[in-house]
Formats: sequence, structure tokens, C-alpha cells
Amino acid sequence: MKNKQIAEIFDQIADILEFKGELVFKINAYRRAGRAISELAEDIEDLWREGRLGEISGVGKGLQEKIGEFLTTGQIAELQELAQHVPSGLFELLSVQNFGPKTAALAFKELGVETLTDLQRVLQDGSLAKLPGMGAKKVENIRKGLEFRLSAEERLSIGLVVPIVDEVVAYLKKVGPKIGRLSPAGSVRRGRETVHDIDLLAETDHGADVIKAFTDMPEVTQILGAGDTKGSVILNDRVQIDIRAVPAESFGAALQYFTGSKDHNVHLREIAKKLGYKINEYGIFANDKKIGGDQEEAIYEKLGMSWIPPELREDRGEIEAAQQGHIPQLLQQEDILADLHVHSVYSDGQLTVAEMADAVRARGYRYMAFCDHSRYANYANGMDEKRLLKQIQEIKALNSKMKDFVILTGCEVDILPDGTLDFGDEMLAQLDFVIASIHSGFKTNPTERAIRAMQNPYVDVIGHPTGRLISRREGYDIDVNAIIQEAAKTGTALEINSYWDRLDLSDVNAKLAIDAGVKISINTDAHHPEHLPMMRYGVATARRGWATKGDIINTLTVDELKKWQKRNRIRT
DNA sequence: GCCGTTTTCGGCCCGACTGTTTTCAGTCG
Repeated sequence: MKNKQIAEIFDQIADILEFKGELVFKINAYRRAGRAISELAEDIEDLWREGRLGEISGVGKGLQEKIGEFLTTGQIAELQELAQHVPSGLFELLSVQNFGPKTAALAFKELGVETLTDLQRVLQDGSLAKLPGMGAKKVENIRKGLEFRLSAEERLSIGLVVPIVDEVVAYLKKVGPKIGRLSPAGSVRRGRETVHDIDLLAETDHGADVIKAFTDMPEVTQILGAGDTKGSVILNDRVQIDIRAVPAESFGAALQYFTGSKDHNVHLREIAKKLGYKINEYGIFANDKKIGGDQEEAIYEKLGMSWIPPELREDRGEIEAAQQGHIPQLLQQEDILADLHVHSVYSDGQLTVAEMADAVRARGYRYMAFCDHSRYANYANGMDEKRLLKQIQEIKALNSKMKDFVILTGCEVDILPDGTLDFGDEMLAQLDFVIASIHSGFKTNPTERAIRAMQNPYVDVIGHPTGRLISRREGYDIDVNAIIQEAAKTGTALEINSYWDRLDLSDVNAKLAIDAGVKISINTDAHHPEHLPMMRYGVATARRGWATKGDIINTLTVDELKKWQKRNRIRT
């Protein structure tokens, strides 16, 4: 897919136009189109071939031509042209906080600053400070921004951020003066797989006191700003947290406003304007008279639509759906009855079968499946048939002693480089549940191998189908559409692996699969009880993919699962 | 550059904080 590349080019064009001081509306048009394209579920090349580029919101005639140009020639002439008279490292430079397009243009014109290294130099030798409008504080803020930019990762995985959010929320509830409702907002609330920073919203009549408690937190290593209603800090030199303090009568409006996404909000405010309303973080207003703001639901209601779950707020059609009352009842954590991919000491898990089963049961699930690695995965202490048979016996013995909880026998069987499975059908037939995964030979026909695995009637699920690791690698060179088509054809489920660094399928791919009628299995792939709570990230990812309860096999009871499998296994 | 149940031209979402200003521009979200 070239979606990301094209989105990035539009964003770069916007950066350059901004640097040049062009009309802000033109700049925004490029940014908006870029975001819409990067959020697109479908392959933009397909849309282009089918003449459907105009369906992308914010993409008009001019940008359609540019997309066509890129897909035909591999470049966009306008970008090459524009890039000639701007700093070579412009996009990096603009990623430095407090160093915006105006300052960048000034530093380029007067001092020849083209790269981050140049910026570092002019900060050190004092030449930046001598430019007009550059006071000591401004220069210091740019220096801090550069420092943070050089040390921090671009985006943080949700699994690293959510525990921090939970801690900060707990801390503020304890020490924060007179805080009522306190909620994450922004991309954390939307359940995105990675986030740039953390947004919090506090209900209070004592904003300044709350902001002070916030900036006084022990983990704060830098205060970026602190007013009566807004504070911004960096925690442990790593992650930025912003907080907004609002009175009760504005909390709902502020929650809506700060949850975003930007495109979702812009779209909403356009609708509001047409209806004669104004929305801001303090409420929804008709002729300067406030008609709502305490509850988030009221904002949507006044705009003539149903409430939209935060995970859907990306302006990918959810607003139109809400206007028509077509927002589906999304999957909820409580719908999940089982974790179907858990490891034990039989392969690379850290606890015994009994210990791990206790931990899973303690989370309130009704049943589970152990899917330890097969022998080919010897780096993970993969089981041979003998050990797997022993595990089956152990699980049977445990089941006979347990009430109200069932352990399914299973295996995460390796898809071998030649496309066959690590165990034969005789072995697989003895298992309740089978996940097939690729763990090696990522570059050796992964698509064909996964397709062949799905054609095996005993394979229920393809584990972590695209093989990506969010912080480390792109994933296999796999044709996701082909995988989805075969999954639909064979009745095989695809996994959303909830491990924070995987979230594979991604939300976008999950939506494609669900739209094609493919069932999804959401699992933690837990090797330790600490991993079990990560189910929430998998659920959030599924919700972002518009998943309902009916799309997810983990919501089935054991009997229903068996029925689903039987249908599944009858196929040829 | 996009877009239309007030518009095919003339709009385009809205506000907080900071610093360097002597009334506001720049940056950010």
C-alpha cells in the first residue's frame, strides 16, 4: 500500500507551504487530505484504479491529479520543485517543539540553518539568540525542545503509556484538590496503538490548584507550561502529559473537544456551524446561549446524531453513520469470555498450566486455551508430540477437578518455511483449538504459506497475521487482502494479538477483515499473568475496527465455539 | 486546495499560553 507514502508527501508539502508563509487554508487542505489518506482502510491504488479517489474526504480535483501522478511516476513534481528552496532537513526541524515555521524561516534566511545539527550549532554559539524577536526564554525553550526531540521516540506504544495514565490518574485523585470527574482524553481515550502524548481532563472549580498539583508531581522532569486551565509537563524525560481543568458544566464539552481526533472535531464543528451552533471546549452554544456542555452525549444529540464511541472518532464515516443512527453496538470487554492464546512452561511461558489457568480464571473468563509453541520454534522451547500429549493429559486432569471453568487443549503450531504445519493432522485432530503462526522465514512466501495453513481444516486461527512489531519491525511482506479473502473462504479466524507491541491485526486491517465477513480472535499471547490485562488493547483495536460482539469468536461459549469449529472443519 | 439545503465565490474551527510586544505574533493542540 502506498497510502502512508502519499500521506507523508502531502504533509511535507504542507510543511513547505507553511515554511514559505502560504495561505493557511491551502496548508490545511494538504494536511487534512494527508490525514484522511493515512487513516484510509482501503488501498489508495485500488481507489485510483476504480476512479474513486473523490470519495476520500478533503481530496478534490487537484489532489486527485497529484495522487495519480505519484502512482504513475513515483513522484510529485510540485514537491521536488518546492523542496529546492527550503532547508534540506525542514521536516525534522519542524518536529522540534517551540520551533515553528516562522522561526525556522528566520533561522534559515539569516543563519543558514538546514538541519538539527545546524540548529544545535546556532543555539550553542549564541547566533540564534541575536536574531530579532529572540529573547532568552524563547531560545531556552527551543533548546529544550531540541533536546527532547533528540532523546525521545517519535510515538509511544499504548501499552507503555496506559500504565502511566493509570498511575497519574490515581495520584491526582488522591492529592489533587477538589477534582470531580477525571478522564484521559486524546488518542489514549481513542485507543490508538501509539500516541504522541497523554491528554487528561479534570473537572474542578479550582483549576490553578489542580494544575499546580499536576506540575508538582514527583516524576515531572520539565514543565512546559502552566496556567489556570492548562498544564503541560514531561514525565521522566520521556513522555509529555497535558492536563486541562474545566468546571463541571463544561466537562462533557471539553471531553468531546480534547478527545478528538482533529478531523472528527473539525467535521463536527462544521456541522454545528451550519445548524447555527458554536462548539468549543466550554459547551455548545446557540446565539451565545449555552445549550449543553455538562455531558458529552448532549453535544452529539444537539447536532442530530447518536453518541459516537471514542475509538471511532477519526472521521472515517462515523459521523455520517451517527447521523443515520447506524453506529453499531461495539464489542465490549465484558463480552470476552475466553483468552484463547496463552503459554505455559510447556514452551516459553513462565508459569505452569495450573498456575496460569488460575490467573486467567481470576480475570473472570469462562474458559481459555493453552496454545504453546510447537517443536520447530526451538528458540521458544517448542513442544514435540510427546510433550504436547503430556500437556493434554495434564489439562484433562485439571478440567475434571474444575467447575465453571474450562481449559481447552491447543497449540500455536508453526507454519514451516515450506508452508506445511509443524504437526500432522493426526496430532492436530486431538486438540480442541489450533492457532497457526509464522515465526521464521518472514521473507519466504509468507502469503502462500498462511493461505496453505488456512486450508488445513484443523487450523482455527492465524496468529499475529502480519508479524509486525510496532517498535521494531514492519512485519512480513504479506498480502493482507489475499489473507483476508482466504480466511473468508475457509472460515478461518484472524487474530488480534493484544500484546502491546504487536496489535496485529491493526485496527485498519481488522476492519477490512470484518467487512469481508472474517471472524476475529482477540488474545493476549500471555507468557506471564502480567500480560493478561493487555486484552484491553486488543479490545480497543477491535472497537477501532468497528467490531461488534458477533465478529469475535472469544465471545462464544465453549459449545458455540465448537459449533463454529465444526462448521469450519467440515469444509474441504 | 476544498466545497456548497444560504454560496460555483468566498468562505474555510477555536482557544490557551508564552514571550516580547506596547497591542500581538507564534506555537501548539
